[in-house]
Amino acid sequence: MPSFHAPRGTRDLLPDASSGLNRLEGIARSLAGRYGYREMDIPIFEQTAVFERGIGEATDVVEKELFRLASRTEDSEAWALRPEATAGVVRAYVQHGMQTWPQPVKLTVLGPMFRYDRPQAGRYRQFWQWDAEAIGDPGPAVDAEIVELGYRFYVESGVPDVQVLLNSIGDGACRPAYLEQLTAYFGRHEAELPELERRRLDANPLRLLDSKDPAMAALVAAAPRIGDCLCEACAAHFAAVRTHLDALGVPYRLEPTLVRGLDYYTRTAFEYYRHGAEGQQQALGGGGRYDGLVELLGGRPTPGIGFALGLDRVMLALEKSGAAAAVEAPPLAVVVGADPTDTVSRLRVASLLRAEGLFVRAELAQRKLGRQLESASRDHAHFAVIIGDELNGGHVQLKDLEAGTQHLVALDDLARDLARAAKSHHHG
RNA sequence: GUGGCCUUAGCUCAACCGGCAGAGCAUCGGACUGUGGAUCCGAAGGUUACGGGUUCGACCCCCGUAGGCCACCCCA
Repeated sequence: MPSFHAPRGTRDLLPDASSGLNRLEGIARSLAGRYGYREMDIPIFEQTAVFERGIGEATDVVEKELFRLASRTEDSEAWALRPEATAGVVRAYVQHGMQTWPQPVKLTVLGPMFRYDRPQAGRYRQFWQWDAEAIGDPGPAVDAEIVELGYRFYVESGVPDVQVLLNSIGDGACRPAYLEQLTAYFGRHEAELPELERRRLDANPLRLLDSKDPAMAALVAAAPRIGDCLCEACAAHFAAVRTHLDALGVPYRLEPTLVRGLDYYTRTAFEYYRHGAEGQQQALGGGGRYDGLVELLGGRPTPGIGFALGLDRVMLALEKSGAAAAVEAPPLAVVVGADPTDTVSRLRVASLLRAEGLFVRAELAQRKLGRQLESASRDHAHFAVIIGDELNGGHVQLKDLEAGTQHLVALDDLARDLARAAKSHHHG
């Protein structure tokens, strides 16, 4: 017999973890509702070209992390599992003519994403994201609104010490000139660059800015900054984003070296960062403006901005900060029986109560009454419904497991009495 | 994708120098046949991740594979 296991980089969310994820999704849905983002669902896979075009052929996400699906026939189109939601949402925006809806169109998606990366704590091949997109508004007020939305998510989920990192990476008008300047600068210092950085110089010079190599610190500090090179429009946009964030009271830190890994970003770039927790995956979420993406995917020129928040990393951060896990509510009552073999009566009575909307567990093990009550106690059930000979007269014993008291109740009154007791339990 | 550390029961971990694979928790049962969270007693649970090699003998040493973790790359 082979021993089977979940595929590398995936994991089973057992009930406790699953309910933790559920709770986070509930907070996300609640926030999305309050901020006017409507939930939608998109396929878990797309034509590979959607990602290649949208995210960028040269990005790591597409180049080495894309989960490509084997083609079923020679001429079928190539598909890949989604590594993020933005490209798919924008594809849907274009496909369904959402430019005719009142702008901006504010959308949100919750679900699993896939990247073929080498796994580590907080980095999985299947992971969950909350994604929000506002398409059709050039900002900057909507930029601030969406940054605040993400920030509120961490506040409401209870993740401590989350920092907002903020930067502007310019647009088509000013970034090319800056890149030239940056490349020239590092080119002049090529002899001082570590091997890895020298190779990145051609591919993506922006990446050198957030290098973790200590040998780069001095060079990076003296490098030209995008903030000093923004064109007038981008500088004004960035200033206005900050004014709005200040007014909202969202704490943020300007991070001139913050660049993002996907090609489609313009102007506003931001990241939510777990401060203090050493090592591991400190980036909890990130996002930015993508004013060219809709056009790239075949739509009319349309601005947009969005974020993706990693729910697995939030769960990890909550564990580490010692946040109490949500405790599953115990059953209101457990139905037990004096006759170990009579599971029919227990199931029937439980069914009756469940039909009235009550959370009731039927003890179906064929063991003696003492054992059944023990099991009910360990469940932290409030009541035990004890079935015995009284059932012939249409009665059962209703036992309060906390008080230790019990009395005879007519089967017809049982649901009503239990429901009433449940209410008083909840209020006090 | 690169480098390093790790893997013993469901969980947390023992096992001397290479010499009979063990405990706590959890599970199930008994003490207790119509009355419960305690206690005591007992049972079950293992191809020591998997596959090779060295050896009289391997949880222990060597090689490979898988999985986890850490640092990179990168990102959520």
